[in-house]
Amino acid sequence: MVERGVDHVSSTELAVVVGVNPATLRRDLSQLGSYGTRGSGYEVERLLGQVGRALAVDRDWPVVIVGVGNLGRALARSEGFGSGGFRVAVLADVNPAVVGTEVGGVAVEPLERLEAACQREQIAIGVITTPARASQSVAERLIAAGVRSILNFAPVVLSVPSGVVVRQVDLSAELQVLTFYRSRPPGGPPIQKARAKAPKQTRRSP
Amino acid sequence: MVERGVDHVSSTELAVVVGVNPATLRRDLSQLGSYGTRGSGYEVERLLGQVGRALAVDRDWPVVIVGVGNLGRALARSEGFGSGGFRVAVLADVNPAVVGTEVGGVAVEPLERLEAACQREQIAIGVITTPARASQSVAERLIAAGVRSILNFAPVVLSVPSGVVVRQVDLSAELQVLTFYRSRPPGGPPIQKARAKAPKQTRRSP
DNA sequence: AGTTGTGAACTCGTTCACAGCA
DNA sequence: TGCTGTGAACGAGTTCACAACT
Repeated sequence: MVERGVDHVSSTELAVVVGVNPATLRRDLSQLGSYGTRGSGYEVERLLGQVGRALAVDRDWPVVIVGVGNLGRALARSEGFGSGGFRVAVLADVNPAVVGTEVGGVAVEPLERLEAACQREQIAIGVITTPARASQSVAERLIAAGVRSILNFAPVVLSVPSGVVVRQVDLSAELQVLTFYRSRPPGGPPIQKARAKAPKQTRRSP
Repeated sequence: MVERGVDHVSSTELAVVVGVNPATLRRDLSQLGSYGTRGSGYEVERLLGQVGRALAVDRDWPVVIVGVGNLGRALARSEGFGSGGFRVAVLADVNPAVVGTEVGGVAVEPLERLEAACQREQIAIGVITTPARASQSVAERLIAAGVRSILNFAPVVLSVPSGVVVRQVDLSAELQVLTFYRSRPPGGPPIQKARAKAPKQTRRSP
């Protein structure tokens, strides 16, 4: 909207875009401290700044990507970095063939130097794009190096100490959500119960 | 658990693994039609089958991946396919350099043949891994070709007709969730209100 | 007139707690 | 005895509806 030169927007317009109820949207934004103007709505640029601050996007967040395969490479070059202070500061991989090569202007470190590199660059966020079998051990090493936030693309539930936040991005889980919706149209019948049940007794006080 | 030879599991054990309350887990599973045994818990293998059926993972789900860059390639070869009847049936790209090459045993089609290929393979799910600017048009073409479920990796909110389910996977959104948690420790203070407020007037009828 | 911010009502998912069954 | 399935209590988040303000 900033790009399009829009300077005010109402809760209703925003709500349509994100697909929620206007009241919900207003209540959520009011948590940021009431930045709308009655009668004309929210000033787009100011709102953007406020939301950015709430998400702490105005800081610099150096990120390490462990695992420079296709996925790691895709993320390192992705449009997602750049927006919001995220910055690929360290890349690491076991494979000697990729160690030393550059991806998006960052040289790939050998896995042995993972901890050192993370500490040097004050890494706050670790992204794991290794094969599944390596992910738990990588997570442990990241945590040992002081990383407290992990984004894991390997299809493995990481076990981590409390205080460490993990987000899981799992292709097959996403696909399953799609097939789940597809196979159960909204308003369709509930899943078949296994046992025959006696017709529901109404048990309401008269 | 099946692999480890575990044959029964209680709601409490499962709840610990997934990090929810045992009662919640039982209620959720009971939607599948009561497959636990009182006294001994759920039979692992049977439960797996039931959950699989509920998620419609026992069917074959041919998938198209549009955009065979690093990300598309990573997904095509990913461990996520194979588990649950997902199968990469079509790959498509605009880039003549990749058209005709094989990724994971599937030849890349030119984008012009997208619709034809989707119809030929009875595609149910489309995965969009193109650059952001291409994603809306790809989505429209997929929908025209009969695809009703879309998994979009481009950082763009797709607008689609009702009846089409879209899931968005967005790196920068995931990172922002991490920084949000990081900058607001649980139990920490709420976000600062902007304006000084008069002490709250109680306005309650006496 | 138009739109926010928010008490109050409401909704729906979560959790308790226990009867019922293996 | 152990654990499920579920009615009932609970509570967090959603929505209504309107006073307050521009």
